Amino acid sequence: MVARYERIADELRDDILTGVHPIGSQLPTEAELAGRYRAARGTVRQAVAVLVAEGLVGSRQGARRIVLGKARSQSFAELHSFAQWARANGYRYGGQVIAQRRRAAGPAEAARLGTEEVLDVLRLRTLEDEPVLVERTVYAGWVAAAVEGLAPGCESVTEALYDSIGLVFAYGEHLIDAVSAGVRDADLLGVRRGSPLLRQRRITTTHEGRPVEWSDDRYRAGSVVFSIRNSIDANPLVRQAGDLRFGA
Amino acid sequence: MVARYERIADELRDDILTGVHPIGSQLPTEAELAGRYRAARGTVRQAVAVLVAEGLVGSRQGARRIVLGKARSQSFAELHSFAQWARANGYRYGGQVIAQRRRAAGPAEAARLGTEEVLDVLRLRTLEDEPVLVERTVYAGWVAAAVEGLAPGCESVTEALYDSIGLVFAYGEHLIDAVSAGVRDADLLGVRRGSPLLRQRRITTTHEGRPVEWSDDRYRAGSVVFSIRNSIDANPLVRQAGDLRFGA
DNA sequence: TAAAGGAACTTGTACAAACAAGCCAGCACA
DNA sequence: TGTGCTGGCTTGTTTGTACAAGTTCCTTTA
Repeated sequence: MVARYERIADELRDDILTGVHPIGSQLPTEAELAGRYRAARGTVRQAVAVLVAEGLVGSRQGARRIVLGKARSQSFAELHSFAQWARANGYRYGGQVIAQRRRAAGPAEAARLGTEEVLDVLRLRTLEDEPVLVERTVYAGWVAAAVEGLAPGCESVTEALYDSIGLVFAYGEHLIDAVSAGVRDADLLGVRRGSPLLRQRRITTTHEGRPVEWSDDRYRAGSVVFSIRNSIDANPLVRQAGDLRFGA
Repeated sequence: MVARYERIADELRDDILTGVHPIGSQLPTEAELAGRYRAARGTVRQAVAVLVAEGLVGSRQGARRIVLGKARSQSFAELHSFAQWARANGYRYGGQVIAQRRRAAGPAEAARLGTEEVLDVLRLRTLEDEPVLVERTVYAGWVAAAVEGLAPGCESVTEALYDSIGLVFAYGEHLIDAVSAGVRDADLLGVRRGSPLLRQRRITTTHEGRPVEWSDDRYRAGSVVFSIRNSIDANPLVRQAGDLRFGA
């Protein structure tokens, strides 16, 4: 059963995508939408709030709402799982475990993941048969056994872990910056040493806030772009100074 | 006048930050919060929704809400304006216009910014007296005059434009990837040619959805990191394949 | 002609009530 | 012991109402 406001949001999103409400135009008023969909104003507000959160629609008190952009929005699963993302977008993709071993967690890792033992996995991912991504993932001890049970050529770790132990990735925090390719990275990705890589470090947790994995993913420059929409009212993106305080 | 739900959200955020509600603990139920603050349940829900959107609190139907992380959240202005960000975080910062000229807009720019004439500005930004950022900004024709009126060493363009013509930046879309430094970039930032840079391309609009500027900002590797929190329910971050379709 | 004022409209905030849906612990039963 | 179910608890959805606050545009006035 899908909620009423979600169906209304879907219809509105579709109307924006198909040009019924072109970019720059005004959205119908809440009263008009409420009449059209036979719903209470509060329900319509919820639907529109979804689009505002997605950055598709701009809103401010007293003024009519305005269409800012067209639909995008990937699911969390699609962002989290390389395989699910690639499949949803119609790319040819693959993956291979290069190395894998258990070891004791360092103090920082123990604090971050909340376990004494961890599992290191180094994976290489391909898109359209080109190597594009080196994944260095550290799994918390309590999922290590399940990860080790996967086939080395397993395409979607996320889906496999859900099937085997019902694990659901629910929350993530991501740090994005640029680094130069080391010897190993360069060799795996087929680029020159020192060439630029887009790095995404992320930590993922379950619904209960229990950390599952910590990963350092490095994309070959030009292969992947991250995209975010934000506004005065909602700003998910944060800028931080790098590790080194210059001159300090 | 600050809204009731915002004050409640602020208090809850503060309680999380100060450890009254430690990470991993359960938040009080809506009914309890409603009683404590003498507010309706709906108002409390609005307050909690703010924290959920910020990624501080996890929420799912039937289960108690859980504290996921501590407060961060910069304002949109702080993300948009290098100067406001640096100042708020206590850094020494500076900026200098390197080059500036008017020219006719290309077809892509005309579509993106909605003007025939544009103003190119190349700026170099410093943090703690080190050059960290090369900004290549293209302003729409209707703000060109105001931008040209600014001092070459103007620290905050955002604030200056608000003071002079009341311009408010309200919405943005950001594309983040990694590129290698060209000759000019390398020279300005004091790094070797080909070394990695973190690139943030963004387009910013007013409340009315009118595009103001298009910018290509390149950070020296290691100087700045972008950070995003997301979840199954709210996912502002999107991954896109790069410009080149491999082998196509 | 231009500024000031105000009326109509639109979105934002707050409250109340009722039901739906999902979670979880504890109980009963095998 | 452990499995399955149930009932209470908590969050999610929807409706309705009232007022607050901001915008927009038209009218009035200097």
